[in-house]
Amino acid sequence: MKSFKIPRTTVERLPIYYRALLGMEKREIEVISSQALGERTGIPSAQVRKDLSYYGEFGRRGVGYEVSILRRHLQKILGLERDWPMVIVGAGNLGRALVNYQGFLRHGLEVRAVFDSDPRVIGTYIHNLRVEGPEIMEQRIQEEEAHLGIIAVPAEAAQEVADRLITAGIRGIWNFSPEHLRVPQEVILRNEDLSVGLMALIYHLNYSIDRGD
Amino acid sequence: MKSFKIPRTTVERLPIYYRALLGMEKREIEVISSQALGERTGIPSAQVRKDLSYYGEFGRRGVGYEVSILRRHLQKILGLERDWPMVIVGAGNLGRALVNYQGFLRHGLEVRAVFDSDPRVIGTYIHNLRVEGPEIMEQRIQEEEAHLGIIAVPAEAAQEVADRLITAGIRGIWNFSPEHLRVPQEVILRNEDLSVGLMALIYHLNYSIDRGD
DNA sequence: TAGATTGTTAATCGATTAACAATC
DNA sequence: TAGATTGTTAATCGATTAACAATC
Repeated sequence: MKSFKIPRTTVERLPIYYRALLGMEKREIEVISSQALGERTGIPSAQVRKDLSYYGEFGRRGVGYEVSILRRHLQKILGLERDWPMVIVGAGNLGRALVNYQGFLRHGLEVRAVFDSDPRVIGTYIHNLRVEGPEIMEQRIQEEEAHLGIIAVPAEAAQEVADRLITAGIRGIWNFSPEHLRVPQEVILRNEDLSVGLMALIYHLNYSIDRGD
Repeated sequence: MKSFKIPRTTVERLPIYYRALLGMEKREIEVISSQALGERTGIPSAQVRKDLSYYGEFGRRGVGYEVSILRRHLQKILGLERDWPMVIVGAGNLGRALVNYQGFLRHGLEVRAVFDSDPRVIGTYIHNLRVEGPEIMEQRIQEEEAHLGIIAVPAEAAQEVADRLITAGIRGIWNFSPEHLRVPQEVILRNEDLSVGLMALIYHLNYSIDRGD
């Protein structure tokens, strides 16, 4: 099961299937075809089958996939059976929004600590979490056994924050700053600079409007 | 200039170059090679040259690219010379964060209206913007001549919001909900469900830790 | 002229899609 | 058995990378 090379595009689609299946489970749909799952997610059915086939044979020919079984397989494949304690650095607008982000709790993910360097922000509460000062970051990361760090600080501070997170034991970084971070190869880095997404959208919008359609 | 087919991956990288160039301009770097721009962005130099070549010849052989000239070209290519008035639907944590998102203003982008259906939220202020009720969405979109709508509502409400935005004249949708939206083909849709990103990160983190590296 | 770096071609690599035998 | 749908192969399509002639 899964030791040969899996396309990174496939990995990006697994969460989409997983979410769709959670929704179907809630609505008590028991069996679903690759075609129907594809329609619900906007992914062609051949792609759905191929993606799943990298991890095993989860369906029954002539029938389809049993929703709850497939959902549990994906939960395991995605690593969502473990807890993933997280810390957030930066309690600005975005950092605060992420602390309370419903998408986390729904998947059993929890923010355990939030740090900020601004003395006016330290000591305030977000939800029921106290914003802490940067000097205790290392200690708190170890206490919480956090492996995952979210960077929501300005570009200028991002590399230094990344370095400190990694030294403190963080293994995966979700980087919302626009800075290109240098990290050791064993650290998993994901960039989520929102303005990149917006600019790409505007690019398409601009040409669409120019074309007059 | 640009009528044949440009890879979508290229379009995703243009904002990254643009941001990097803005930073260099600020630091008064005048000329940059594809190699140096690549190092600053984590993109191979051959890729940088190829991406730019789809839009014209912006460099000088043996010399490199003049930072301010290339930056202006990218600004135009990305459509950032126009104003793009935006509206946000959903004044929850994420919606509020996006209203104040520094990444917008820095690129001349402005949120002109925010809507929410919760009567306890309507009338409150985010920054200096009053949260308005959904019944005046259509009118306000037309007043502001907004072409771009941001959806930051729960999954259940997302499709209905999208339909109303489109009817009111919105041409591009930035969808932060996990819902797969059905939109007419002339509408530009970009999905930015953050939990997808997080789950993909956890997938890699999980296997990285299993491998013990 | 010598050294540097672009713009572009061609080769390589990777992902998607179509099609169908297997099988429920 | 007839109809449906998977899992997988092979063909197609698209993106990246290497290499180098053009040229500053």
